[in-house]
Amino acid sequence: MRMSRFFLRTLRNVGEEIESVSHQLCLRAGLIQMVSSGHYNFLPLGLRVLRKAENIVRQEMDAIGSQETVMVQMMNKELLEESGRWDAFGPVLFKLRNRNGHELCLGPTHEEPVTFMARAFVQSYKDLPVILYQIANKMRDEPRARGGLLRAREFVMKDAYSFEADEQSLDNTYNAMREAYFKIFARCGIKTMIIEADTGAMGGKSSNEFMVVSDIGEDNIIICDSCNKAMNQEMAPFDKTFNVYSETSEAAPEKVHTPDIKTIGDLAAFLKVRPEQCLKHVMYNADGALVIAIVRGDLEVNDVKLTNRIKCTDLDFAAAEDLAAAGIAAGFASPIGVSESIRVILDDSVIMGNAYVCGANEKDYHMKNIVPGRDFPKHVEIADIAMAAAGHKCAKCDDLLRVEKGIELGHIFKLGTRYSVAMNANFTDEDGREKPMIMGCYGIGVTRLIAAAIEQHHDDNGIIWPKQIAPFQVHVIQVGKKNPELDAAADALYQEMLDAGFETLYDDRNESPGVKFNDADLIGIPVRLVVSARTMKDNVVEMKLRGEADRSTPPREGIANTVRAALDALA
RNA sequence: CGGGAAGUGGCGCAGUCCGGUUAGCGCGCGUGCCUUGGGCGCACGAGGCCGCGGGUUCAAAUCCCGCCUUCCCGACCA
Repeated sequence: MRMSRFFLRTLRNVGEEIESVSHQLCLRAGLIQMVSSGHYNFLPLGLRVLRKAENIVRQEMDAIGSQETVMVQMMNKELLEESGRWDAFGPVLFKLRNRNGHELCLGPTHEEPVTFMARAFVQSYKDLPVILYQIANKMRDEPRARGGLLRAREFVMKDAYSFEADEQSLDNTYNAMREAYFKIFARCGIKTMIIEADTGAMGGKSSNEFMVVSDIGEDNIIICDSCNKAMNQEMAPFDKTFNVYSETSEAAPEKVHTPDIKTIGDLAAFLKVRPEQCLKHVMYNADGALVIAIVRGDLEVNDVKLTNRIKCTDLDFAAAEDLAAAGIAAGFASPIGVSESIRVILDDSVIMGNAYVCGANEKDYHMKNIVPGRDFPKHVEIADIAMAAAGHKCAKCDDLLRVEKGIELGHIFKLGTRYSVAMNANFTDEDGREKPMIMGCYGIGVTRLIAAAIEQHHDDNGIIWPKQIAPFQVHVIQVGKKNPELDAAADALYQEMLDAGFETLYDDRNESPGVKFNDADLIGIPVRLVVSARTMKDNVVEMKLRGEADRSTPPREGIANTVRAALDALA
């Protein structure tokens, strides 16, 4: 591609408010253009990268026997109602109506359409297992788009779905997928780590996420180095036997005046006790019902664990009016005396201890000597609803946990029969009985992967593309005042690169060397070749690898082989 | 959803407090000359419903009200 004809304009600067490096470089290098918040046009240069990544994904999916499809982008309400997700997705769904007033949504993920396909065409165990996938746009009305391609409302995802006759078959597919994912990320030049994850809104059993460790990541990864194990903070268990305040007390509850003391920190300081001697109450609105979550004062409530425990779809903090109506004093809350109709979830850390400070359900008063087993109402439920954090103890060994931020690039689930049961996707087994298909689902954020690759591979001057997803392999630059002789030499080199099968970008513009070199660094193509009066005189070509500082001047003769060897040597 | 900040040629910004020349600057763009190993120089030029709507005023980019859009922070407070 001749740059003089290429639909590309690099930018010298972008707005100061654009913080993440990948976002800046995507814009400056002319990969993408924002149309509105969370929605991006892919420019020709960016599309080349996207296609590279997609093809790597496609090859590895095909290699394990997955079959590519393209599914509907617009899903009718009835389809999502079969699984219950029309409502469960909530505000994330982009909803619209057709001319008949029929309700539709833009696909945020495709379990329903793929199950629709499978139930129509899979009849017998002989048809199983089958893996279907697509590489397509996903539309989600994210509460807050950010970071350019890192979190967009419209993004490219590879989503694969497997249908199995039994658990063993699911395990086989799951393992094959996991291996395929390792290959995909490695081929894209991205270092990832696999962690254990929550299954979230998708439902299902076990799942793993593939994370890129990065400061701009939005997920917290809890890591135990001794166990060599990593988990998403959303579901990470931990050993709560530290900080237990186990001093027993036979004393009766005692009301204490705590004027305007609402936070655990203030309360502990005021009463000269430790935070872990206090109980932290967080009141939630779970699908319209008031729920009280209680954890030890030194811990935090984990929303995801709580959501899973109470099996709600929509969890939010309770409104002040709801608290007042239930007779709960905000800041001085207690489950004592509340209606049995209000669920109270007590973190299991609490019952390890004994006497606590708790709210009195009366403004400016707390209670001392509260022993949950003795004083709390009988309907409290005990569960793990606390958030693991750095410095907490590992659930399996004595080591302390640490935390890294991560970008989620891939997620694989063992779904089980959640969708097949809901949607009647059955098959006839060897024994002649009808059974629901067992499912797995496997996603990769392809556009996010591009952003993550840039986060991992750049310097002050621009992107340093891993060769497998680079938009071009070779960048030929003509340096020096244009003249017929130089033009001919540069054209010839360009043509030779094309003939040798290299995807080649050719800077034939009438620009100063500085402009060309800076654009080359910004765009980040692995091999740069310069043709100038100098190189012509010596009958050489100047070659520089984007990821290395040194240049070389191999002979002009046989340059295609030299370039091939250089590319082959790159990781 | 809450809290901040911002919308001015294609891009990045100043001007707005304190209303009053022809709305500036850098980059980019066009033409010509010049230059050609790290975002070159000179000259001339084109390009603006100052986010949208309403109001105040002799007069609004500037003041007031409403709306829209975008960015950042918080989503953990009981």
